[in-house]
Amino acid sequence: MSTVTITDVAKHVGVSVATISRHLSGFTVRNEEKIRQAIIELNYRPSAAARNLKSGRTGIIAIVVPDITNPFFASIVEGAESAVGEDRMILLVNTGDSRQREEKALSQLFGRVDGVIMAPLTEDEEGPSFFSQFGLPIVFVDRVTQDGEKFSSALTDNSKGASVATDYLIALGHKKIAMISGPLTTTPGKKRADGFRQSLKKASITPRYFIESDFSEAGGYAAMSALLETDEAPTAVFTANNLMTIGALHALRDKGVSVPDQISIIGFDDLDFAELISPPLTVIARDARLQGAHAMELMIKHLTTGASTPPEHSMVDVQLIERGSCAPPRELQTIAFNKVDR
Amino acid sequence: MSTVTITDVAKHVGVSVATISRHLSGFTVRNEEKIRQAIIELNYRPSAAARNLKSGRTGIIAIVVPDITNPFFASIVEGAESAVGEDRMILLVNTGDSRQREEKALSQLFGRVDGVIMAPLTEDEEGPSFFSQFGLPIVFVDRVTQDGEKFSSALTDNSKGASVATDYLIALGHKKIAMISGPLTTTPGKKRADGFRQSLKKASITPRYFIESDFSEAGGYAAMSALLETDEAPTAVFTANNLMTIGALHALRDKGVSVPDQISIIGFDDLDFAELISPPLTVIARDARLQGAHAMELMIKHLTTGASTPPEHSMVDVQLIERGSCAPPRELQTIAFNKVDR
DNA sequence: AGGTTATCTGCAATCGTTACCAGTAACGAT
DNA sequence: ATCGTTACTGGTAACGATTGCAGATAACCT
Repeated sequence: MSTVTITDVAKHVGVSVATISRHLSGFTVRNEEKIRQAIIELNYRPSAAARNLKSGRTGIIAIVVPDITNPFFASIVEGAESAVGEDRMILLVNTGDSRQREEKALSQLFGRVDGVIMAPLTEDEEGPSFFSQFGLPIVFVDRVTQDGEKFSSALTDNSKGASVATDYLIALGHKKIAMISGPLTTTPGKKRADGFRQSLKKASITPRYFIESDFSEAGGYAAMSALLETDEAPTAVFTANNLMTIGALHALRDKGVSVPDQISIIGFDDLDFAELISPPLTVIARDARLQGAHAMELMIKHLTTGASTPPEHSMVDVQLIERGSCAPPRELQTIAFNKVDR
Repeated sequence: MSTVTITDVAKHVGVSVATISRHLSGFTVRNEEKIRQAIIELNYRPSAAARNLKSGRTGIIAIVVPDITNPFFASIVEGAESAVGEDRMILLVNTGDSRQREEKALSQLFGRVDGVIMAPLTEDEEGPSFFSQFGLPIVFVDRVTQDGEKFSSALTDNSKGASVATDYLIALGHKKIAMISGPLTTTPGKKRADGFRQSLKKASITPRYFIESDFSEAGGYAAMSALLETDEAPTAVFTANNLMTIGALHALRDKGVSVPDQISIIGFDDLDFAELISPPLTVIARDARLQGAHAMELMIKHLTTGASTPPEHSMVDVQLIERGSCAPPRELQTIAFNKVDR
C-alpha cells in the first residue's frame, strides 16, 4: 500500500527519477512546484534503507551506556540529544553492566550507525583494544579505555573532584576518612581513588578505610555497612558516585547512624533531590548534560571533518556544593559546629 | 578498507554469493566450514543497509518519550530494553516535551524502524489522529491518544491509583485535600484527576484545591507555593507524578512547612530515594520496568503475528506504599498520630 | 541400469536511491 | 550564423544483499 517510490513520483510528474532525486537533494530543477505537489499528493517518503545503501551513511549516532536508569547517564543522553541537530538521530543501547552485551551491541551497531558515543565498562584490556579495530568513529564519554587517547573523549576532572571532596573533609578536621570507591578498572573509579589518596598524602594522613565497590546502590549499602562494623569507625566518608551515595545513606538510616552528627558524608555527582534529604546532601557536582553535549559535538565534528583530524578531549569542571551532610568530627563539634552547619 | 562484501567472501571460498547468503540465513550448504573460516578471516560483516532494502525490515524499534531524565521514563526504557531480545535494537527519541519535535521525529522514523513504542504528549486531537495514518506499527506506553483503542497499549491503572491515594488521605481524617494535577490533555493527567474527584465525591467532600500543572518539577513547586498562599490552606495534598512531588517538597521546605505535621503529602510514582527524604515519602507505586517490558512484548507480538491481529492492552497494578509523609490533620493528631506513624 | 526424489548450486532480477555521463535548449558574445 | 557558457535533463550503472528459477549432483528406490 504505502510503498510509493521515487519512480512513482517521476511518472506522476512526467520527468525522470534523476530529476526527482536532484530536487530532493536541494538542486534547482524546472518543475519544482509540480514535484512538490506530487510528493505530498502521493505521500512519498524517501526510503532510508536505499539511501543508506548508496551513501554508506545512516544519520544515526549510537550512544552506549551501562545503565540508563542512573540519573547521571540519563543526563548524558539528554545532553547528547540536545546537540544532535536536525538531521541525525540517536540510537540508545543499555548494556546493563554486562561485558557480553556491550560487545554484542557494538558488533550489531556496525553498519547501522555512523558513529558510537560510549561509556565503556572497563578500561583494562591487554594490547590494542577491541575499539581500535572496530572501524567506526568512537567518542568516549565519562570513561575511556586503556588506549583512550586515540579517540576523542568528553570527560570530567575526576581526580580534582575527589581531591576537593577529600580536602573539604580534612579542613573540617576529619582524620578517619573513608572512601567507598568505584571499580578501579574504570576511569572514574581509578581517577577518583587517585585524587582521594593524593589529598590524604598531602595532609600526611595514612589511608585506612578504602573499599572498592561497584558504583551500584547495593554496593554502596554493603560498603557502608562494612565500614560501620569496623572497630574504629570512620568519622567521614566520601562516596564515589550517586548510586553508591544513595546506598550508603540507606545503610546509615537502617543502622540509625545520624548524619552529620556521627558521620559526615559527601558524594560525587549531584542528585535532584539532594536538598530534600535530611540533612541536605553535600556533593561534588558537574554538568552531565554539558558533558553529553560535548561528546555529541566531538562526534559530529569528527563526522564532518573526516577521520583524518586528530582526537580532541573536552573536560567539564567540578564544583563543591555545600549543604548539610558534613560537619566537624564529634570531638570538635562543640567549638566548630555552628560555623559549618549554619 | 573495511568494506568487504558478500562477493569477496564468495570469491575467497570459490562459490557463488547465493551460497554465502543462504549460509548466513541458516540453510545448510556444502562448504560450511570453509565459509565460516573465510568470514572471520576477511572480517566480513553483512551490510545492514542492503538487508533493509531487500527485506523492508530494520530490526530496530523506536521508543519515543517526552523526557528521559524523568526516572519513570528511564525505567520504561530499561524495561523495554530488557524485553527486546537478541536480534533487535532500540532507537531512543527524546522529544523534550515539544510537540514539534515529536512530529518531526515520527516522520524521520519512517523507514528506519519496524515499529514505534511511544508515550504521546497529548491525547486531544480532532478527527483520526496523526498516528492512524502513520503506516508504522505503534504501541502506546503510559499514555494514549484520543483514538488509542486502535493500537496496543501498556498502561497502568491511573484512576485506581489516584483513588487509593485519595481514599487513604480521607481515611486519615482529612477534609481539605488538594491535588496537584498533570495536564488534563494527557491520559495519566486526566485519569488521575478522575480518580481523585470520584473518591472525594464518594466521601461527600466538595472539591476545592485543584491545580492543573504540567508534570514538571518547576510546575509542582509553583502549584504548591500557590496552595500555601490560599486563605485556608489544605491539610493534605496528592501530587500526580514524581517530578511534581519533588517540586512540591522543595516548596514546602523553602516555606518552612513541616511534613506531615502541618501538611500531609502523597505522590504518584515511587522514587529511589523516597525513604531517604525526611519524612520518608508515602507514594502510589507501580512497576515501570514491567510496563516498559509489556510494551515491548506487545510490539514484538504485533511484528511477528502480522498487522491483522487486534490490538491488546496490558495494565500494571498500583500499590500504596506507606512511609511517613502522611498523618491525620492537626486537629486530630493527638488521638491518632501514634496509630499511623508508628 | 533407469527413473524418481531430495538436496544443493549458480544465474540474474530486484529492492529504491544516487551519481556519473552525455545530451539539449537557451542565451549572450563574437 | 557560429561559438562557448550556463542550466538543466534522462538514461543507466552502481550500492550489497536476498530469492525464484532452473539446472546439476547425489541418493534412493524398483
